[in-house]
Amino acid sequence: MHGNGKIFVNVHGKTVKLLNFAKTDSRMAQAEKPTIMDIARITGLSKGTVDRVLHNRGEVSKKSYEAVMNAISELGYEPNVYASMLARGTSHSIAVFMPQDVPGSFWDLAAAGIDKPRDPLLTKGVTIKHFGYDPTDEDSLQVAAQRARESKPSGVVIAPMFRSSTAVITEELRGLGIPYVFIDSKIDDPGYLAYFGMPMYRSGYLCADQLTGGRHVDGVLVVRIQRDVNRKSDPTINRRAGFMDYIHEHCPDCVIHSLLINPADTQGIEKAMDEFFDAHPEIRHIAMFNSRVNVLAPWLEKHPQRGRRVVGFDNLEANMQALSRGTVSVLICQHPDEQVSLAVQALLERIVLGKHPARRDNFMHMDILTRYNVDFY
Amino acid sequence: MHGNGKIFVNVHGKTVKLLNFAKTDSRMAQAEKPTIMDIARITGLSKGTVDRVLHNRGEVSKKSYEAVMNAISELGYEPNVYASMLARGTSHSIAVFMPQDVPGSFWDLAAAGIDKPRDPLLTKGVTIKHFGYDPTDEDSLQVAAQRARESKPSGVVIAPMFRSSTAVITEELRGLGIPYVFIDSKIDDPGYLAYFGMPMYRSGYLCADQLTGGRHVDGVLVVRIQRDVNRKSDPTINRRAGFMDYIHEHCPDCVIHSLLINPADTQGIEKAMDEFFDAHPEIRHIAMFNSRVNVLAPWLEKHPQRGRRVVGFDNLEANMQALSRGTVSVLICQHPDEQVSLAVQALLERIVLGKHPARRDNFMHMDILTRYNVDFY
DNA sequence: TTTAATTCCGTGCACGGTAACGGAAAAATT
DNA sequence: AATTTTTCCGTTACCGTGCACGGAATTAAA
Repeated sequence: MHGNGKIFVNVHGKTVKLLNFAKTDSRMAQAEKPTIMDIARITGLSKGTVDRVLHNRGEVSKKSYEAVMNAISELGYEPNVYASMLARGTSHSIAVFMPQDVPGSFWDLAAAGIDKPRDPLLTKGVTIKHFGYDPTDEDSLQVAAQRARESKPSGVVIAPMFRSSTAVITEELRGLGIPYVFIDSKIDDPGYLAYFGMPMYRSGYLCADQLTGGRHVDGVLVVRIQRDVNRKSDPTINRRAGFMDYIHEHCPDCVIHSLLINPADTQGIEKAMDEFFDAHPEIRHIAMFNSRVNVLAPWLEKHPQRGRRVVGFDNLEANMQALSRGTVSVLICQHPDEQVSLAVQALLERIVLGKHPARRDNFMHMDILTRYNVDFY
Repeated sequence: MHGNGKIFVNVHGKTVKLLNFAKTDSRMAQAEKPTIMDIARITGLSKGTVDRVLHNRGEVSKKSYEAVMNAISELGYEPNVYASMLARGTSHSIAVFMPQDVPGSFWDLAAAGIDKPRDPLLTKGVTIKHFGYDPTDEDSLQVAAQRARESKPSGVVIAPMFRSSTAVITEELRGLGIPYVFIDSKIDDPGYLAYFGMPMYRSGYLCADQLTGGRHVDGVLVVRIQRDVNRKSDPTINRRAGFMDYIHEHCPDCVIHSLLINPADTQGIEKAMDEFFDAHPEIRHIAMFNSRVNVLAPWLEKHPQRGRRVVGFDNLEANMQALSRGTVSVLICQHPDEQVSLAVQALLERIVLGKHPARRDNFMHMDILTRYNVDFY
């Protein structure tokens, strides 16, 4: 058996000669899909009328409307997206409201999703604009919204940090019929198109399981590095709840220590950790619920200890490096960039194809990263 | 602050009124992208000639060719895909050669990727045909190839089980200029467009780490359930190597037991396991390298044991159920369906958009699944 | 030089839908 | 009955490419 176009094969004991592949003929079969003209012919109307029906633009009598609808479902007509895109001129813009942060941060990671759409064809001719706001400043969201208004978006992606301000925006969007998608978290809202996020409670549960390895543990340390400790809306609060519940269920007598650190104060980290471990040298299990586990890395590497386990969240570059070095044992990742690209995808499918997402609430998979599978992430 | 179109915001201490969102105007800006006609005008040629240049169809003088090329790069022209698709009639077919197996099996899982393309617009009007073959019968691949030839594919996806037969096919495809992509594994080949697969050695390494939890272990059991034990091309051989290396490196004195079972013989499983654990009751760590860990589930559930750890591969439905029940501790997954859809995507981008994949060899991420994150998979 | 063969290029229709425009028909008003 | 308004619909000019066809210009053969 060899190449060169002569191929013989043994089929049921007989030697059979096979044909060759033919040069691709892309002008084939054609499948004869019904077009808008077919509908027009059948109903005795013109394609203009059919088009009006298809787009609910009115100016159509009830009789013809129904005739067209019937013909459509009878023939199984579906519009040719390419022709539609071509004729329409293909210019949509999508506004993304997300907190904006320093390079390498969680939200910076999410922003990366803007530039890698899932669907190159859908995204052609669509401009996606990122309107960043300060997650600690409610007014900054409104300022961002203001700038966004000028771009007249056909769809909006929102990572809602502020309940009431977000509600104001979504109400306005609803009024205009502009679809919007929540990512990361969502607020009570009657009209969002879809939501993409992580199951926070479950992620805490998973975190605890990864930290303890399913075995009994005497004590764990939870490090909380966050600016505003008293913020009403700590995004990781459910995660913490899940973590606690797991521990209570699986190791009822495990002591959970908590360490609060202000990120602004770099000295404070060293000091707090020193103090804590002077008092509790036996603790070997450390968890963090936000994406900043990397800031612990320097201290951890200065104070190595056998059998220590550190679990954190999110695939920030700095986190993954700490993981590779073995400083962090496990990272639980939620693909913030994918959340964004899925959100954009959902919007475009809605806007361009008129398709509703299969599920409204979509929970992302939680990836478990260790030093042994981080390379291919 | 409330809805109703009146929005005031505090900016730097001043209260500012914000405008409202405007009704989306999709007929905006238009970006004025250069068209084929612009190129024609500039070069003083006609669009026919420009088109010939764009598609390398010859019948163009060197002078005009270069003129067109220059104009293209000067204007930054890129073709309007929608117009192109519309005019061309959008009919491509892609042939997928994959082993075909019973429902719920690994290859059945992979086949699912055929129906969920990443890119709905790209895939419109493309027919993807699955040509299954028997992974134990080399001739069956050729028979499948024969059937595939008749469909005149524009691109081919191959999961190569047989080195030489695959080489025959790819040589023919190369001669015809039909691009092909390998999935799962690849053979030495000078012309494949891309490869999507799992890093097998590393997956074994990861498996060992998940099994031992990074701790010392006295002994592990490797169960091998496979039909043809002496097959030259055991696809999991590198995985086993990675596993072994990890154990040797991390637990030099760990005893690795191996149990060989014929899958056809259901009785054999019970018996073999009974016999083994009669002789080695202390063993609590079990690993399997192919996707059939679920066949161990009945025995494991009949003989529960505290602290037992079982690690297997691939997200078959049966495996995930065993995971949910806690029978299996960890599954390492490689997304066979994604391999397929990525392969198809790469082909289409090549065929339709003329775009080459960013990387030729693409290793999929290895997902770690436990009972706590399997729900959102 | 005439004729035949190449080489190269322009023209024009098709692809399926969009939406502006204007007009016929029906209904409402005077 | 004449006029205005409204409702409804057909016509038509695109959108940007693909490609077949035929013809002009150039070269080779006679």
